[in-house]
Formats: sequence, structure tokens, C-alpha cells
Amino acid sequence: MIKLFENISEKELLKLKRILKASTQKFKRNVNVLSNVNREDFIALIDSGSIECIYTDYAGNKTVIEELETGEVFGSLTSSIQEEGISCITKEDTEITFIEYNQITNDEIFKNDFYIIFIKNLIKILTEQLNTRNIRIELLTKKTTRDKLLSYFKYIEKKTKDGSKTIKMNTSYTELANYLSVDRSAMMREIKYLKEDGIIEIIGKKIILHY
Amino acid sequence: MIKLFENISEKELLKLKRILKASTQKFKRNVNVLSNVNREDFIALIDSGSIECIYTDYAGNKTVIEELETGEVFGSLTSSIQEEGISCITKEDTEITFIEYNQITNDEIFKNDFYIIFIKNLIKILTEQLNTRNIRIELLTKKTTRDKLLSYFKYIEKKTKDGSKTIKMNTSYTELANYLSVDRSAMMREIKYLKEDGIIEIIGKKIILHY
DNA sequence: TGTAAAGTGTTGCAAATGCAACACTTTGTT
DNA sequence: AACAAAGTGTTGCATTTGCAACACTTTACA
Repeated sequence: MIKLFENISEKELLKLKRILKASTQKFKRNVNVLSNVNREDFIALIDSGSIECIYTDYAGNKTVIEELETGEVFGSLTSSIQEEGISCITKEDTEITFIEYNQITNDEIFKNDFYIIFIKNLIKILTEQLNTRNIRIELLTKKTTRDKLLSYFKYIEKKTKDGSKTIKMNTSYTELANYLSVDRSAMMREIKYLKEDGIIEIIGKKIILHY
Repeated sequence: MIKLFENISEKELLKLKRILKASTQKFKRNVNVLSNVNREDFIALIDSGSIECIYTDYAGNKTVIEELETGEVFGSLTSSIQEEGISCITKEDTEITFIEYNQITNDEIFKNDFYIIFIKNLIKILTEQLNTRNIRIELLTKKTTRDKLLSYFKYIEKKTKDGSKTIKMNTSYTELANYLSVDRSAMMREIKYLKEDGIIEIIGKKIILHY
């Protein structure tokens, strides 16, 4: 369920959590989960519910950095959450477990066999996150909306490696526009052009790629 | 010197490298260091020299993903280097140490005290990389060149926390334009406007921020 | 089931951006 | 010191993009 604890048994997990001095807190909807947390290095696990991390820049512009669901991990290891300007708001009633980063390498935990699994899980999470960031950067650096779209579609095609040239859109166009950081209406226009040029074909939620 | 081995003594390092089955290779200038490597999960350390990782997309467009110097770490944990389309070219004569990812959690290494330092270093490297990626994404998602520039300058100001409103440019404008993914000449024009509007002031390599 | 909220699709227009091309300056190399 | 290579600064012009505004459809939920 929780990625960080994958392949660790129930019994071991209890022990692990105790050694890590993990503490679980419950939050109501629309609450900033970081308001009472000291923002030193920590890892947070979403046991249930979901949150949204929002960054407000020097000029007051707000951007959603991340949407996080049950089982996912966030914290100062994965984003600059220590910064003022970042707040994490619960989208529904949510339960979160906090672990201080320093505890991850405490003396006691090191003596347990399950530690190596735990570390492997942690490294896996970090590398997966790095991958998602790298991909987004690759897309964001494309000069035109057309290039962003075509590269995005190609990426989805590659990810669902069934050999077919057809992809299924799981996100809304509104979300996609945000992800690619382009104006939604301008993106819709570009999609229209792509259809007119016969480069893509859209049938409901499916897109056929002719390139 | 090498971030991954920080705080590990010479003697311990020899042992660590042996246990990790680390192998060092020498490369001439302008060589693809991944040509003879099986691209399974691995970590690579630059012992000396420097490299440049280039991605060629489905349409043949090339983009520099990363520039890496002596002491730095790269590999499948930090980028999608397994993908075809990615090549890492030496910019000069370069020495690289390769470690298979699986070796990082082998049985023997686990028994050594320095292992915990090694793991800490690895996690630190991964989180630092995540941070640099997050910052770049934050900048790339700004809608206008002006916003990208102002946010970038603010970020540099915050990073060099000496309280002054003056920052020093360490990169060339050409590099900055690439980093922010905008046309260089368009960026220069925007910088001119920022000066005209009295928002910034440029004196040699220094920029004074009036915002 | 009805109503509000979110998402889709489209357009005209103004503004921002990329591109090409140029002269000029700085940096690095032999 | 001499030359090549890289970087800076500028401009006109065409294209792309964002913005505003709209009608319409789908989804969520009380």
C-alpha cells in the first residue's frame, strides 16, 4: 500500500515505525498539513486521503507543484518544502505519518534485516521522482506547443508499450495544458491543427498517432 | 572529492570499491561512454574530466540534458539513461567508475560501518538532484520570459543569502537562455526592457534587483 | 434528479516570442 | 600576438501564443 514500506511484513513494519519514531496525524479537509510541522528534513507518508502542494512566488502567483494520493511520499527530500511559500493542503480528510530524516540512519534501525528493504524502497521512490521530473523538463523545454504535444503523446505511447500507435488520455485537457505550461485554448487550437494536418486522430478518449 | 564517497576514509574506500565491484575506465575526448555499457541500473562517478548528456528525440532534435564535472554522479538512478536516444559524450579525457545498482545492497557491504555513510551520501545526492530539477520546473512553467528572468534572479538572490539585492552572474547569457528554454535574442531584448523599466540594473557581471 | 461546477471547443485580437541576420566584443588556443 | 571560436547586443518581421469571452457538454453531488 505505502510505497516506502513495500515488501515489509506487518510485524516488521510495527517495529520499523517504532524505531523510526514515526508519528501519525489526522487532518480535516482544506488544512495546511505543514503549519504545525517543523520543516527540517522529514519524510511524510499519506496513509489515507490526498493533498495538493502549492507554491506562491515572490509576486504572489500560485502554482500547484504536486498532487499526492494515498500511499505516496513527500517531504523535504523530494521537494523544497522547507521554503516559505510552499503549503500542502488536504483535499479531503487525510492521515499522514511523519518521519524525521535523521531517524532513517539511526543506530538501532541499522541492525535490522528489513532495513535494507526499507532503504531500497526509499532509493526507488527518489529515482522514480527524478524520472518524472526529467521527463517534464524535457517536455517543458520544447519551443512550441506542437512540439510539446507531439513529444508528450510519444512519451505516453512509449510508456504503454503495447506496440500500438494508439494512446488513451487519462488526464483532462485542462490538466495537460497545466502540465505542459501552455494556455489551454491555445493548446486546443494546436490540437485542432494537428488533426487537420492528419498527424493525429482523436476518437473519444483515444488518440491515434500518425507519426 | 567524489560526493558519493564523502566522509569515507581512503582505507575504507578501497574496501568499499572492492565490495561494490566498482570498475574504472578511461575514455578519450569526444567518446560516448555508454556505448560499451549495458544500460541496466548503474551509477557512474566521474573521477576526472567531464561529460555532456545529450537527448535526441523522435524527430531528431538534440538537447543537452546535463553537464557533469569531476566528482559528480550520474546514471540510471538520476536520469533515463537506459533509453535509446541518450548519449553521454566526454568533453575531455575522462575517467569514470561504474557501479552496478544491485551491488549497493549486497550482503557483504551491509556488514560494514561505512555503509551507512555511503547510503547517506547517495540519498543526499538524489535529493539534491531532485531539488535542482524542481527549481528548473518552477522556472520553466512561468508564462513569460520576463517572469522566468525575474524568478531566476530571485532564486539566485535567495541562494546567495547575504541579504543584498545584488547578484553575480556565473553563467553566460547564452547558457541562461538554454536553461530557461527561451530564444537568446528574445531574452536579451527582455533584459533590455527590464533595465529600461528600472526593475534591474546591470553592472558588468553584477545585477542589482529593484523588486 | 436537478443544479452547480468543471471541462471542452472555438474565435478575434493584442502581445510575446522565435528566427534570421548582422556587427561587435571577449575568450581561449597555438 | 594572431586567429578562431564563443558570446553579446541589436533589429525587423512573421509566427505563435496568451488572453478574454463565449456557448455548449459532461461530471459531481446534495
